[in-house]
Amino acid sequence: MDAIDRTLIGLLQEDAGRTYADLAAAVSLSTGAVHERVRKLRQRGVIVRTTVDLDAKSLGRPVLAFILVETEGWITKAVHRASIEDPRVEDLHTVAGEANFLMKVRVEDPAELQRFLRSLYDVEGVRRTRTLMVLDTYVDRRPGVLPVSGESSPPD
Amino acid sequence: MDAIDRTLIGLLQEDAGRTYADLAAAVSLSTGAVHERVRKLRQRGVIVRTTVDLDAKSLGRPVLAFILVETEGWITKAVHRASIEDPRVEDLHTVAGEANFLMKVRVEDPAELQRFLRSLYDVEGVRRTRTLMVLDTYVDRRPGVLPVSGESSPPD
DNA sequence: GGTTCGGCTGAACCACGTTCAGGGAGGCGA
DNA sequence: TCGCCTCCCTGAACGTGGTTCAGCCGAACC
Repeated sequence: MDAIDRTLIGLLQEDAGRTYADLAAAVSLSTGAVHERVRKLRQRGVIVRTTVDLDAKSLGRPVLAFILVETEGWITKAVHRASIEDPRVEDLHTVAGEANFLMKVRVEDPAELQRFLRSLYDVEGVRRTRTLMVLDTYVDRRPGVLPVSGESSPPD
Repeated sequence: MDAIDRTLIGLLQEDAGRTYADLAAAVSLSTGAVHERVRKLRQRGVIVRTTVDLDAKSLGRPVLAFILVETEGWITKAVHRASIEDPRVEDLHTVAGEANFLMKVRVEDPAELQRFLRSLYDVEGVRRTRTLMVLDTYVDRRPGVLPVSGESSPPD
């Protein structure tokens, strides 16, 4: 994981459709070398997969909310089972702090959020929920590379 | 956006490296037709970009936390400016509920989280923060397609 | 029945991914 | 110092797959 790998990762995260020739030019290597580097990044699990980002509004789910769930007892599996198959649930974590679980859900409208919350209370052990409705989103991205301070330019 | 488009979107989100031939076979169309459909999904903004998912641990940021920020006054721009350039901040929203902002940050270790929180208080107007440390993550994904109930099979 | 429009097929072309033999630099032990 | 080994690179060759397009079909509308 040197500076070149980080540059490649950054470029691919911006646009995974870039050609190896483009990447190669950007880091001043041959296509073969870049191909090998990217292959290894995948193999090592640094690059998990290549995917497409979808627009939640276009998919008909413009309402975003975070739900803090407080439970009685350790009911991880039940909550997990209730969420894993549901694409409306984008995040589900156990947390230390003011709640047991934190989830991020995206739904069609407030009425659907209500139905969702109702269904949460059907899970045995769920005692209380607190919901934070998102008003506006300024940043919503995924793990990215840190900017490199001392980037090296190729010698002429 | 018919059932075929949704199937294509789902397949591409799973693996954007799929060939058009694969996609075509999956929905029983020609490669040309699939190519055109995907092109339109991009053009309409349903597919925002194609990218790579990175592994936060491999990138050296295994600690995940959500921070509720309470402020005095409407300081959206200041918080925004402080976060937009920082890849450690993965989510930043204004919310209605128990706080003004909700952010999701990924850092190297607890000490770095402390430094991050400290820097938050340097933003004029920030009065209080509450942090939820993530213990374990069960779901962490992006907006996805809802499963289609009445999927149509091609006639023989 | 005629016209238009959107979407599909199938094939052709060529860009790009993928592989590999060869070479050079750096580290290590004798 | 020399030889060896390893790692990573280059550059080119090959074939897969992306991309385009003319032609066709069915639905909708007049």
